[in-house]
Amino acid sequence: MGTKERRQRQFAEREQLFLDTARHLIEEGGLLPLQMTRIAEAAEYAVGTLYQHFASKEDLLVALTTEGVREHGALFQRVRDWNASPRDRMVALGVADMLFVRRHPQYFRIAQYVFCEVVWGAASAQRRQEMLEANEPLGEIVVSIVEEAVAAGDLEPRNMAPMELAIGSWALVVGTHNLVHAEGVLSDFDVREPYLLMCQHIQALLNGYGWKPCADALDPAAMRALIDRIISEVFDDLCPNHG
Amino acid sequence: MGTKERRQRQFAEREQLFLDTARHLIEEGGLLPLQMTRIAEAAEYAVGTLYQHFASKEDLLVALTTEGVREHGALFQRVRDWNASPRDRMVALGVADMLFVRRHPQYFRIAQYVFCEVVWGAASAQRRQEMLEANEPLGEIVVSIVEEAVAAGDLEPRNMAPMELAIGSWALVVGTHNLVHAEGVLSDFDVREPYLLMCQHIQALLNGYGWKPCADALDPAAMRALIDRIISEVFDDLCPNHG
DNA sequence: CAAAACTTTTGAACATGATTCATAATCCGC
DNA sequence: GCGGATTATGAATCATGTTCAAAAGTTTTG
Repeated sequence: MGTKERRQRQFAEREQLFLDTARHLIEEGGLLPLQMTRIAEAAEYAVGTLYQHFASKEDLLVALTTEGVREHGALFQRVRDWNASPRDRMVALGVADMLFVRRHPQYFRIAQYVFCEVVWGAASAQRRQEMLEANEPLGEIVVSIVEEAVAAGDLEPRNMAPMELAIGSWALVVGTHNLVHAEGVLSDFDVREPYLLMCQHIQALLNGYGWKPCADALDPAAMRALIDRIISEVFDDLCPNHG
Repeated sequence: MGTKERRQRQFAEREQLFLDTARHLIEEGGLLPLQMTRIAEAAEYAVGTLYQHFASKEDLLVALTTEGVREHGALFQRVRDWNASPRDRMVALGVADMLFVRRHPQYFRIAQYVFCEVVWGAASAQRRQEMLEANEPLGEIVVSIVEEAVAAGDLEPRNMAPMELAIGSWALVVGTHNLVHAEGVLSDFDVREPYLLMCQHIQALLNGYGWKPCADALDPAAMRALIDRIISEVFDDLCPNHG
């Protein structure tokens, strides 16, 4: 009796179709004019069918973001498995973010919206749970790199838990995404390459913890060279156009 | 003929009343159930009157956030005028944020929402402009402290513009607010005092730039001592209960 | 194979809440 | 106090998210 399984598979496929359709519509016209009716239409189903998958519009947006988190997590896993110093891998996490944004320019906008109480609170408990679970591995990877640095003697944690150290770079990255996407705020100051800058700040932060080997955080050329190395060794397939 | 001026003044007063009322309602019940009708009711005016002040609900939210930015800016000005080393003043900016959040626990939630494309794009151009203008002094204060550090020889900027250096701590602060408010994300990891941690990360970042005098970023006791000093010297009146 | 029982899909109807605008009230100069 | 200008009002309108009774489709049964 494979009927049930086929049904389930088709149901999952349709859910994917809805998510892909929604993502398309957002890429076309942004989040502002996104309507449930439009998503259903574009996917060639009735609204009612859409609502068999998602308890609400917010629910759909959370699901969409969760997919993004998983893809983001896949990049983080490459970094975890990369054969390099913990320190270089910390920077590589920043590079992963940079590339992820390049591939999905809308992602952090949607994520920012989704994590607002107004949206988050209107999603179903299950979707929220799934999001939190999808997020966990990311945190764990950062912590594991910090722990390796401690084990290797590169970093003396003193009173700080690994997670507490990890939160520094995490906040730096999240904050940079926010500033980049807050239209008009950074542009007033003419910051040309915010993500290069972000990587330099990560280096500075690691230096500040006394994380060895110390790097020159204020040297953009060195930073660029490291980023290029990371891209070619870890993310080569994702960057067809890097020289 | 002071009639016109009186009218304008009364209009401005009523606008303030609406904003205060909205803030109250949000403090009571959060952003989710906020309705224009309720704001008007609570302020004892008709909805139509409310709409003479704000082009849309989003417009009102932007205005509300702009007020917060101004108050936030007032704290930053105290820090700018504080007679202490540039380095301590950088940390004091973090403390200002910490206190601001304590006074307005809802503020950053609303701000996060307001800066989302969905809300930002639905506000009037004028309100957006006002917000950006209110934001400018904050950036300028950070930059001015960086510049003073450079002038005093505490910091060697090399290739970096002051703003580029300032953006590091700014991103760190913004990111911390985000993580703190993203329900469930940090709580998984049991971070007890995120803003103490934030100040430590700011110290680490400044160390990493080679910003003198170097501080011990990993010593929470030293951090607490500095925070206490900052509070008593700069924000004493805002903290009735600090020991 | 046809009918019954069950499942899924549909989209018009509904509900909510933001926004408008015709009307009523108020104000101002004379 | 009067007439015209300005402002306030809130019921009506509109836009969208959401529901649910009916239709269509599928599986089981005799």
